[in-house]
Amino acid sequence: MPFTESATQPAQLDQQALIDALVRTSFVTMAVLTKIGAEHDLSLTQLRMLAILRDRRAKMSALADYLGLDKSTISGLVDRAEKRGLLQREANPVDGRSVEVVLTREGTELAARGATEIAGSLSPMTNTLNRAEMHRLTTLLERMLEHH
Amino acid sequence: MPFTESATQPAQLDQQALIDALVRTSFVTMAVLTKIGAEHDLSLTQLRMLAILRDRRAKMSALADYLGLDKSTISGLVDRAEKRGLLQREANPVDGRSVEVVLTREGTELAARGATEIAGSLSPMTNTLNRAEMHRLTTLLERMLEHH
DNA sequence: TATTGTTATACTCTATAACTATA
DNA sequence: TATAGTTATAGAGTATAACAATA
Repeated sequence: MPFTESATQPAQLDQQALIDALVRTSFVTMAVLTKIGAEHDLSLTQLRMLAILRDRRAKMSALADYLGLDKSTISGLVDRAEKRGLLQREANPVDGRSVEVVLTREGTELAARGATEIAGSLSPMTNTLNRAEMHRLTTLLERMLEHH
Repeated sequence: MPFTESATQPAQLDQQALIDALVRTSFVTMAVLTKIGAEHDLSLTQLRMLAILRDRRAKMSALADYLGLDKSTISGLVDRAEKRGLLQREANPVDGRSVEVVLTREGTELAARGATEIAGSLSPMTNTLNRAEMHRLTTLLERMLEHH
């Protein structure tokens, strides 16, 4: 499924091949994340939200920014996760309009388990490379991410 | 947002770093695809479906396999895309149960435009690498994809 | 007035279960 | 009986618009 295929200039062939590899890799990776999420009744978005909240409490508006979603969407996501006991809304004593979201113990545990399982599911792929190759690949990806 | 972070054995640090880079790269890539899809009122799934059908006609069941979705989901996706004039259902003369899906001219054009735009949107990222680096990165990604 | 969230609404995506038609 | 699709249904994810409360 060559998602992309259009540029056929001499110098652009390498770039085109890279983009195809990038897109295919991304679909494989997202499929792994989606599957692990599903095993815990979490959508990809819920999984991302837990990952964000693992490091820090966040305001509703900050979650909307991080996830690139409308604030009304966040209300629904947080509603459902809160109903499951994965997180809690907390009032901000300084600003009465603001609502902060914090993981519960259960949410923290689930996020940790998810992270472990993701690493486990991707490792068969990453382990096809030796350490030097892993290093090179990581460096190249990070270089690209910086310039994004 | 370190999606993954759990293994801290000496040899696993490189792998962990790679997995993080892989996941972050995937989210960036999927965000680009989602955005370009949205600009054409296409969900990521619809965009993938068009990409698949760009190369070949496909049975409903084949689409379900490619996309990893239930056949009932495919019925809905095809319904909506057909209503928009992007594709058509066609009867299979050999097997009366089977339904084949083919892009219309409009669907083909949209798929081509999408591919071009995806390449254009990802190129600022990929262009931060020189040709040799692109080559190396592509090779490493493809190596991993083979073993998936 | 501007900002932060919630709610009402509508549509897409998704799966499960029950169904129809064909093999 | 088994297979290929469709339909009915239900729930999650999403955005827009209107709203309430606070600043």
